[in-house]
Amino acid sequence: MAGKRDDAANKRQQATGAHAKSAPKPRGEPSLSLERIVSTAVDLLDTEGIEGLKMRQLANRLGSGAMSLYWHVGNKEEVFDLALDAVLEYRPPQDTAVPGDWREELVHLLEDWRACMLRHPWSASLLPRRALGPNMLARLELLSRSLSGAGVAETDLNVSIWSCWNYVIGATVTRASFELSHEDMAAAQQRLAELGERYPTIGRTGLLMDSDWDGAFRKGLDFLIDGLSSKQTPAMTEG
Amino acid sequence: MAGKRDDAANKRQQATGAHAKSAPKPRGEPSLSLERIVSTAVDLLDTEGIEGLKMRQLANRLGSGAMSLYWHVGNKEEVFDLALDAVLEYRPPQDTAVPGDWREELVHLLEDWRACMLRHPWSASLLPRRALGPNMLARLELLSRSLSGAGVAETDLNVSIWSCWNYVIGATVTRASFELSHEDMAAAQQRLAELGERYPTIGRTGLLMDSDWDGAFRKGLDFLIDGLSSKQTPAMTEG
DNA sequence: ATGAAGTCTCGTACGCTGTACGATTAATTT
DNA sequence: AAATTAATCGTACAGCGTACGAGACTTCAT
Repeated sequence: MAGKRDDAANKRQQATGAHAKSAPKPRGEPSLSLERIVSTAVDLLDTEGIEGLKMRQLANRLGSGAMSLYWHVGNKEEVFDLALDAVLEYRPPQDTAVPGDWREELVHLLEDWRACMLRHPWSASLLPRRALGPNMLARLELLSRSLSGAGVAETDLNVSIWSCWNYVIGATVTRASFELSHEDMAAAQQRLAELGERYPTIGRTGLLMDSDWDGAFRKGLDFLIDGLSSKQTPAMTEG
Repeated sequence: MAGKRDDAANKRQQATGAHAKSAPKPRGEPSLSLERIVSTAVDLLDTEGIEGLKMRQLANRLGSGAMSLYWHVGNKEEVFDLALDAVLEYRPPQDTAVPGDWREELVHLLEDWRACMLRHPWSASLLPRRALGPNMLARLELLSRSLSGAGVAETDLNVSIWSCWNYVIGATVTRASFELSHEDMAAAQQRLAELGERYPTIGRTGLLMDSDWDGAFRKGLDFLIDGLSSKQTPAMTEG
C-alpha cells in the first residue's frame, strides 16, 4: 500500500525501453532496478540456498538499504517468483541436430528444462508453490508445439503435455532433494539394510544407491515417449 | 544438546509398547507424546496451511507450553518430516479387484498415492526438501514389487520405479500448486489471451483451463505404463 | 527414609526475520 | 517557484524459532 501499486508494470517500461543509461539516475552507481534485484537474488540463492535469501542481505549485495527493495517488489514472495522464472529462460539450441527429428527435439527440450533447474537446485523447492511465469509458459508452448509436430493427436495433446511436465517436474524435484541431503540418502540406505526384511525388493535392487540420475531420467523419458507416441496419428509415423 | 539426544528413539519404545494408559503419567490429560504432536501438527497443517504451523500454536492446541515440544522433537523441521511421512501411511485396499490384474493394482497404488497427498495439499510443497520416511519407503517397496510382478525386466526395474515416482510426484506437486492459487490460474489464462500471439498452441488447446486433473492423471499414467510394459519380459505378457 | 538421577514441562529471553511507516532527497511537471 | 512524483532508507515493531535453566514428578540405589 505504498506509492506504487500496480504490481511492477512501471518497471516494465524501463525494461523494454533502453539501457540503464536512460534511467532517471545517470549517476555513479547503477541504482536499483527490478532486473538487478532479481539477478542478484538468483546469485544469492545459488550461493546461500533458499533460506539464505534475506531481504537485508540482498539489499546489502545491491549496496542499498533493505527497505529500498520494497519500492520495486511487493514482498519477499515476489522475489522468489521472479527468481524462479528468471532461471527458466529458454535459450534455443545452436541447431546442430537434424531439424526434422522431432523425438530428439523433444528430448532436448525436456532435458534442458531439467538441467536448467538443477543448475539452481533451490528452484525445485520453489516449484510447488508458484509457477507459470512468462518463461515457464514459453516452455510449455514449445513443448506443446513439439508434441503437436510429433504427431500426437489433438485429443491427447493436453494429456501428453501434462505427462511430460509431470515427469520433468517430478524428476527434478526428486533429484534436487537428494542432492541437498546426501547423508539422508546414506541414512535411508542404512535403514534399508537394517530393515532388510521389510523392504526386500528395493533393498535388493539398490534403488537408492543407483545414482546415475541423468541416465535414469533419459531412459524413463524414452519409456514415456514410447507410450505417448504409440497413440500418435498414423499419418505422421514417419519412415 | 538438551537432555535427550538420541533423535526420538526413546519415544519409540512407548509407541510400540502399549496404550496411553501405561504411560508414565496416568493423570487427567494425556500429556505429550510424539504421536499426539505429529497428528496435531497434521490437523493444524490441514486447517492453517504450511505457514500456519507455528510451534507456539501447535503447543497451544496440545495444551502445553511451546518449549515442551522440544523434548520430543529436535526442531520444527523434524515436525515437518514426521507430518509428511505420517500422511503417507498406506492402507491396503479391501481386495475388491481381481488379484492377478497387475495393471489395475499398479494404477490403484499410484492413484492412491496421489490422492493421499492431495488430501493434505501442504504435503506436496514439503516433498522437494525431504523424503524417505518409513511410509514413503513402504510405498516404494510396494511399487517395486508391483512392477516386478508385472513383468518389468530386472534391468529396467529401477528406472521404471523412478519413472512412476517422478510422474506421481510431478502430478501431485503441480495439482497442489494450482489448487492453492486459483486466481494465479485465471491470471495466467488472462495473460495467455492477451499474449495470444506469443503462446498460440497452449492458448488454442486451453491447456490451463483443462481442469479434469484426475482424468488427465489417469490417461497420462496409462501412456506411461504402456511405455514401461512394452519392455517387459516376454514370458509374462499374460493373455 | 533419603538422596541422586532421570524424565518431562515450561517461563523467560534473545537474536533474527519481514516489513509498516514516515522522513528525506532528487527529478519532473506545472 | 511551487507542487507533484519517483525513489531511497533509518527506525521500529510484532512475531518467529529456540537456547537456557528452573522446576516438578518418577524411579531407584542405598
